Amino acid sequence: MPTSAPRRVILHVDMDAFYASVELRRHPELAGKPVAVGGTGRRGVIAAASYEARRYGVRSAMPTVTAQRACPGLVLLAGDHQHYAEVSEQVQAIFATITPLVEPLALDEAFLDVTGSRRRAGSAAALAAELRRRIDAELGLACSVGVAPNKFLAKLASKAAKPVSTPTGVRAGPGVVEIRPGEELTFLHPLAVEALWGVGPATLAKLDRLGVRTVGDLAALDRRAVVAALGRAVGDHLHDLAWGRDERPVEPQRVVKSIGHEETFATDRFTADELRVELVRLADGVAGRLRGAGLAARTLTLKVRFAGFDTITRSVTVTTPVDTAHGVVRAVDPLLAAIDPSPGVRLLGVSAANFTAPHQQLQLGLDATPGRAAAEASGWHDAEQAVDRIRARYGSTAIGAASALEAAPGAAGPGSGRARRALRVVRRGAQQWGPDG
DNA sequence: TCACCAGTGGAGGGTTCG
DNA sequence: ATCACGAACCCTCCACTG
Repeated sequence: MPTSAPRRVILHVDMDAFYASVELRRHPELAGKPVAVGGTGRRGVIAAASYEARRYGVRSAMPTVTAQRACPGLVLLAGDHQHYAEVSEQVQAIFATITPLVEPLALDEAFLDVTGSRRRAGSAAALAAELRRRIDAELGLACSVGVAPNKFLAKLASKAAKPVSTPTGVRAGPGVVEIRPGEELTFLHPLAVEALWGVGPATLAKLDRLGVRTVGDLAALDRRAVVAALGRAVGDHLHDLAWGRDERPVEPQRVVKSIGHEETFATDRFTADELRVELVRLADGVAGRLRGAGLAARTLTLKVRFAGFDTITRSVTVTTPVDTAHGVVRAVDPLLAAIDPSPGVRLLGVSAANFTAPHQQLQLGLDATPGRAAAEASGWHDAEQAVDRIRARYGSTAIGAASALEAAPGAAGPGSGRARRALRVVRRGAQQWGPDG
């Protein structure tokens, strides 16, 4: 017998100016000053701005130089991701006392499915208010909470709950906003269509051509017209959202699908040799994270942004999954070699995807000489794992074996003299501290 | 033999979000 | 003049398979 699912109650909790608030908490002398966290270099951008800084128009993703021009007294901090992650875990711990159904979206926000966990506090809005009170009392941080029957409406509600910063001052928000069943469309349809989660500049331009300005305009369109303009997946999805429909569940354990590093250089690079040095460094970082996660990747992607801001990606899929810097570099090196860096390269990135389960690693010897390829890969894996242990013990700068090994083109399998010497060094390290280091 | 079709996986580009 | 970084997802084209 079919039973209808209970009406869900979803919270979206969004910390207010999270990084900036955490900095203000540990630097009380900055209270009342405009504070921003972000890249301090010439090409940096703002990651978070205090409400005081927002009065001057400082916003996240704004180039740092622009922010400093808009707000001459801006206190700019480099940021301490490690610390923010720790504070984030403390926030998550409070969430966990309410429900196990927590889906973090970022360090500073999460969805909570509280459908089955409202008994203590009574109403969902009361639960949300209690949550805010606890985060303030226990951690000294402010947040805004949206309550709604689904994720996307809860996110809109938390936005409506936020403080508002204007040139004349900061006005406190309601803190908690609830969209009750039956009120969805009253709340939704007057909003500008770009309020919808998934409408960015490109989609907005397409909708504008259809004469769509508000969410209500979009809802009034025939679904087929929306799909024709935006494509199947996006069109259907946005038309559903415009009617307040969003059945996506709160997913506590989302699986990682890609791991990558990219970097914008302080000054552009113009030669393949310069880029290769950066490539090895980025690959080393990616491979270290792969091993840390117990993953190996089959698809490797190289990303290049030229001085003119054109961006290209080139990818390869290899038969033997890789989790070493050597393996990553070997895969993407030909892609890099095919690119002409002479116009100037401002950004280089490497990412890994198409993961295989850990137990499948190193068994897929499908190359021409399977045994040898697997053995080689295994050698690099052991060597770099030993590097991981050295770094875990002495810090990430303690050893740069991967870069040193890979610096020359065409180098240096585990069989080469140079690699053998390096391997001896790291293997000694591994034996000394045992396999669990 | 040809045309068509559905499904899959890879490659490359693009969009959006925080 | 200036425009990060990391990740997810989408679209289109293409080759291959049956």
